[in-house]
Amino acid sequence: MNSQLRQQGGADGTVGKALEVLDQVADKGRPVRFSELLAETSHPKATLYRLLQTLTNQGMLAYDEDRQTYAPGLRLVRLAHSAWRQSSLAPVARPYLTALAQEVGETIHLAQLDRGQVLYVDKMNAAEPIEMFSQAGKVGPGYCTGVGKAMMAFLDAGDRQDAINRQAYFAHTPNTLTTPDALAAELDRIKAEGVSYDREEHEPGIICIAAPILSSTGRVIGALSITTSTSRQSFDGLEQHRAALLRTAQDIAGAAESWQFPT
Amino acid sequence: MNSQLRQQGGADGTVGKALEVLDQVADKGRPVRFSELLAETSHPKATLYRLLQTLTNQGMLAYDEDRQTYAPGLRLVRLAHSAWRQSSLAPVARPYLTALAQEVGETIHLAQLDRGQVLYVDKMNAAEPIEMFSQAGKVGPGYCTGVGKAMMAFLDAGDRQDAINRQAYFAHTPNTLTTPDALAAELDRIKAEGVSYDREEHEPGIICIAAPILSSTGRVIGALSITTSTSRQSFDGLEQHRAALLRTAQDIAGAAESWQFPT
DNA sequence: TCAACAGGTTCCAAATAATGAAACTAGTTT
DNA sequence: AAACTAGTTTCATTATTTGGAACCTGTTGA
Repeated sequence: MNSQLRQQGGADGTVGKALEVLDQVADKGRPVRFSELLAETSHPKATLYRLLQTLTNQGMLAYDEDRQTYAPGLRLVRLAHSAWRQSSLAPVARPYLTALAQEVGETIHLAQLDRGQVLYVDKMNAAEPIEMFSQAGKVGPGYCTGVGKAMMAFLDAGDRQDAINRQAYFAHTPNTLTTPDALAAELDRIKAEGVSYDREEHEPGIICIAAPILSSTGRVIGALSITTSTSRQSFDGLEQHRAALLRTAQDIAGAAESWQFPT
Repeated sequence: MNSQLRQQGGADGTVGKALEVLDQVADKGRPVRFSELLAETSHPKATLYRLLQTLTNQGMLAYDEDRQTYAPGLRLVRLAHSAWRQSSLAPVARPYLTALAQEVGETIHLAQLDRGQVLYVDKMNAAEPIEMFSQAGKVGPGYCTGVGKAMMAFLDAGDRQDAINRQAYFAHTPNTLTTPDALAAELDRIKAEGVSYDREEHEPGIICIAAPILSSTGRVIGALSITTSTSRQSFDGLEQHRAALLRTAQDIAGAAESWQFPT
């Protein structure tokens, strides 16, 4: 998981390095020891040590004294709350998602693009109650999800290429697109058609139809998908929801654009 | 560095300053312009400018070109997801909260203490479906909420005093405790009794009973509350749930302690 | 009992990055 | 067209970060 090309442009200064370490801890997905981080980083011992100290005493990391491990800290949760509320997409889209979920009776995902990856910012299920952070904040691959492809398709040339380059192209299923060229061709098709599909490209048995949410200037704000499983619905069944999906995407775009924070 | 005493130990280095700016943006609760931030900060123009640039291009802030405003960025949402999942409390407590909510038919809050403030990490409502980030990640005052007082009461002397000093003591209602001394006395009572109450100290009409979640060594992990309104329930009604509340708090403590990440 | 070791912490001179006053640009108002 | 506002860039100065090495501290093994 390391050694390959740096995700985002080289760390800017000390802050960049600190955040890189923060990501490293977060990506582990479980509490980590100092030595474990040291083994994976290019920083010398003392440097890593001090970065961890700084982050810890800033509350960005939490140090468990008993187990001697680092984990992402509570301050992040507080900050994310603020980020979510202020985002001009998720809170605004809420009521539309609820309505769409009830109308089509399937699971709805709302996502945004973050460095070529899909970040789910909300989820609505007609039946079960939703799960909190356990769903929102989750990241997924861009190249093999409906929402990912929908968003990439409508990026402008430079950003699109950038996003294409960032993908991992792991063959999750036999249907996964595994080359930049195949993906680029698919994106062209999607842009022409206006919606994208996940044809069991990420998980066997899971299919979806997705549409981008575009600002009035054509900028990609996010994407919306209706997900189901092959056992519940056929592809044609999903196709039936196309109009509702596109309408909702437009409604959300409109609402997000005209929305202003109370002064 | 500037007039008033630094919130948390002086900003450590550049990273501290950057995170301070990040907090500043987040605390605004709405997108902010450069000049607005400049007016409130002690940093010179150029410095603030570069901090914002760094944070933005790290994805910690999002810059809206059209409106020329900064808001907390998506990377935070991703990181917080990780923080929430890894926290040894919230994900573990989930099933217990659900059970308790159904048993008592009232709203349950799960909180942790973050620098003397209450950070809600989960919420369960027997009736309505829960809200996502709009609830989890929210912060509240420590001195006038049931969960806040429950947690502070069981801190060790040093941390307790520290927490007492951090409170704002704003009189939200006639019942709010507005002096450190009054709070300290209340905390002693709570520690002796094992549960705390919010007697409309934060919001008129809202009452709750809360209990701390303590590790086997007595360290405060978090707190749990059953909240209701005076129109729905009397105080005696809440008192009836005391046993269930304490049992659940203990169950969660046990589960959190014995829980280990899969190796 | 002692030596070797591993994980973690501290030191300090050298290298590097942050600083901030001032100059500059672009857009608005008088 | 001059004055003003908001944002951006420059560059010599200054302060912070760096990282090799020494130093703890608890553990292992002989």
